[in-house]
Amino acid sequence: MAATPSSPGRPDDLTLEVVGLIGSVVARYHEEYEEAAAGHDLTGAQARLLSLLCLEPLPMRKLAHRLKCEPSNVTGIVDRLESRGLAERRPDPADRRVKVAAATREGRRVARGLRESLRFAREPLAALTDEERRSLRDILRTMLDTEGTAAEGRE
Amino acid sequence: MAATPSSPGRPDDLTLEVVGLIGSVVARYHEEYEEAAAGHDLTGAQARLLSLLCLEPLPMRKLAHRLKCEPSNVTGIVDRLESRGLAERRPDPADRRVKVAAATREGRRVARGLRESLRFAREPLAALTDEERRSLRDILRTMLDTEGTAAEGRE
DNA sequence: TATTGTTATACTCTATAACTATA
DNA sequence: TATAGTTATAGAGTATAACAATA
Repeated sequence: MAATPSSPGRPDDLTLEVVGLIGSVVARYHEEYEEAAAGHDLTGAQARLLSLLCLEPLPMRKLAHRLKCEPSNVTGIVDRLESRGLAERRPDPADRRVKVAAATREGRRVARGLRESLRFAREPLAALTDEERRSLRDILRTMLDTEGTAAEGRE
Repeated sequence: MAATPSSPGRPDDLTLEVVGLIGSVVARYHEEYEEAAAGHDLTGAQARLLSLLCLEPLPMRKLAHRLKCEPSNVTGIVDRLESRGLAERRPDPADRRVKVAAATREGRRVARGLRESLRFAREPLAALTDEERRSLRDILRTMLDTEGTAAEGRE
């Protein structure tokens, strides 16, 4: 535990500075992600969905849950990816109500290109020593260990 | 300098893990920001713009530059804030073409509430020791010191 | 009846291009 | 003529509600 850490009410200067820095990192990360997506003629939402499908095919419903949006939105995003031949809908033999979205070969190719053009969050790490990277890893793990993870339980 | 750090081509496992953790932090940060904004009946864009205005009044043009979007978009966002009495447009005595957007008293009140409800990026830091926070600060500074900052020069 | 995916609708954000009023 | 802000337009993401097919 910290000596005199940021109490919930009145964060100290160091904490405030770190909060600001995290905000900057988040902003940079997002800019670069959108930029990389645009470089492959994808919107951010399309890029995120396609990246998910490259890990595993998913029913529309689960896709919505993963993207934390309404199922009705997924219809349009998959439509646009499908019209470009990057994704496809497959029937689920077990339940004929379900449609499973999957990345096509071309979709996986585009997603790979996208992944490789995401240099931020990786390139700046090259400026760190191995020890710093390990330190950062441990700190980030601690940060992410705060509540909030509970909601992720249901899948 | 690192001993055998992530070369541009083939990042090591540690780097990949840290990249993933950063992605998670970014996702959490964004979710909580949007959620906090929605809690005050603001969209993310409105919340970001209003927060900027609370630091200082800004001409529409500069606002667009800060938000990294086209000036035509700012018109609508400020319109919506203005219709709720959270922001206002003031003439610039020096240049009658310019309209300076500013937060109203109510706007600053809402922004303060928003800021205080943004517990993430601050609350998880409470789990860190002072030394860890200093360490994190230095690492984040190093990360943000990577190129890319050049584009920020023009203001 | 409940669930899956879709459609219809409405709002916001986004970029582009054309317009206006200044400079 | 160049610039600041706006309008008009179109595409995309988002949530809500209603719907068809299936369970």
